[in-house]
Amino acid sequence: MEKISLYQAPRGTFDILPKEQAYWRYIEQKVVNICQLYGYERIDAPVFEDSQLFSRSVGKETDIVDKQMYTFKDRGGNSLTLRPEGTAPVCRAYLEHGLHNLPQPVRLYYLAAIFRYERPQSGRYRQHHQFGYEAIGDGDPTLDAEVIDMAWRFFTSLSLRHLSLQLNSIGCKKCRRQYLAALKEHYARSSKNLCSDCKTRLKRNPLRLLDCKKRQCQPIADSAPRSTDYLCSECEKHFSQLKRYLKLLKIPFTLNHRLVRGLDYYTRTVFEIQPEKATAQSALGGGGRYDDLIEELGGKPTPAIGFGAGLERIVLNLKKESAPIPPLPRPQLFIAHLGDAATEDAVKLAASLRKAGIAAVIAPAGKSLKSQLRQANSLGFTKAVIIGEDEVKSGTAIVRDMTTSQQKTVPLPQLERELK
RNA sequence: GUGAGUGUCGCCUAGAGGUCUAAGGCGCCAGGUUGUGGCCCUGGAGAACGAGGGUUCAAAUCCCUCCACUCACCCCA
Repeated sequence: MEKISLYQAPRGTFDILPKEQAYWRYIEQKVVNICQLYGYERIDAPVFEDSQLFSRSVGKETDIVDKQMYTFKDRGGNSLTLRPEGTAPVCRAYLEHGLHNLPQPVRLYYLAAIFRYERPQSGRYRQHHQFGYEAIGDGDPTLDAEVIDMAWRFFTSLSLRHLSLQLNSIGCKKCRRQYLAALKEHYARSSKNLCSDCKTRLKRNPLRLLDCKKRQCQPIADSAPRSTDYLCSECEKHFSQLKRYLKLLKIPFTLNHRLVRGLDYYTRTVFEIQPEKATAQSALGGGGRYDDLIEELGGKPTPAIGFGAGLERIVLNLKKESAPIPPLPRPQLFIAHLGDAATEDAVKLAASLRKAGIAAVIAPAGKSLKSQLRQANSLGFTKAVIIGEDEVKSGTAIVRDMTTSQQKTVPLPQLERELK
């Protein structure tokens, strides 16, 4: 006999088994609550999109576009990509359906699988799940504050502790130019001491120089000019108002001039929420303003801001903090039956109970009563209905309370009332 | 893409050249008198030891290759 090796979930993917589901349902329920609380409405975009949507929006020089996209050609020859992030599809939908005709800003949220081709490790997968939300069509800092407040409230409502909010402003198209020039100049002076990655960053994507973690680059990054010192007067005003609102809301934030975020479309406000003892890939969520993106995708100039969080990392942290998770509801009633006639009655009974809205599970047929009750017990049922030969004859059933071991015989017509 | 570690029944683990036709715990299945669970007891099913190749009289145990998983770097959620 040949033994074929079993299939495994593809690298970087995983199954969410029933015993894990409580975490996911819990988080999703918190997502729905928070979004409802702030007036965000759900949107679901397709899993794949035109490849160019991402290369145009996320940025050619980003890792995501450069090496992490799951791209394929369909039979019609179109290049499609499994979405590597959530914002671009939402913007596409906003434009495609003319959502700019709604009162602005439009507040949308999503809960979606995200795909990135990377080497998996703790808290990092090739298919992972994000929840995110976007407020499109308003550039006012009140919206920045709202989006950050909402993220903060979301995490605290999950009772996750020890989080920090990192905040920065990277300016707009205009003022960033001067900043980048200063940054490049600073780095060029010490270019010989840079790591090889930073040498290419200097040419291709200078902002990213700041989040290099190589020891040799730290002093250079620390002493680098700060984007907040180069903000134009409008960006400066925007940022200081945001900080004012955050103080008003009593949201503790840490200014982090090295926070730049990985995607090219960000402008002005960027922020990230991390566990206190943050490591390289421990960020729970992040976001920022992207005032130019809608226009770059072919719309009218439209300011917007959004946030995204990784569900796997939330689960990871909930486990780490052994947070209490509400259990998922399960049927409490188990129907045991002994003998062919009883089995028939059990099948009918189960159907009529369910019709009345009572969840019930029927025991596997042809097993001893002992075995059936053993199963009821190990599956945690609190109540069992037992039908045997005698009960069939007398048109009754035994109702057994599995926690107290009390039981009584009930005529079938009264059973439903007894169980409610 | 780079580096390190790991790979024995569903899960956890023992085992370090012959005692292994692989052991234990959990879980699963069945039984412990007549139609009744949870504790206990008994029994059972279940792995040719990731795959392939070598060394050896002899390999789960040594060597090589591959694969998978984990962790780290890069970067992000």
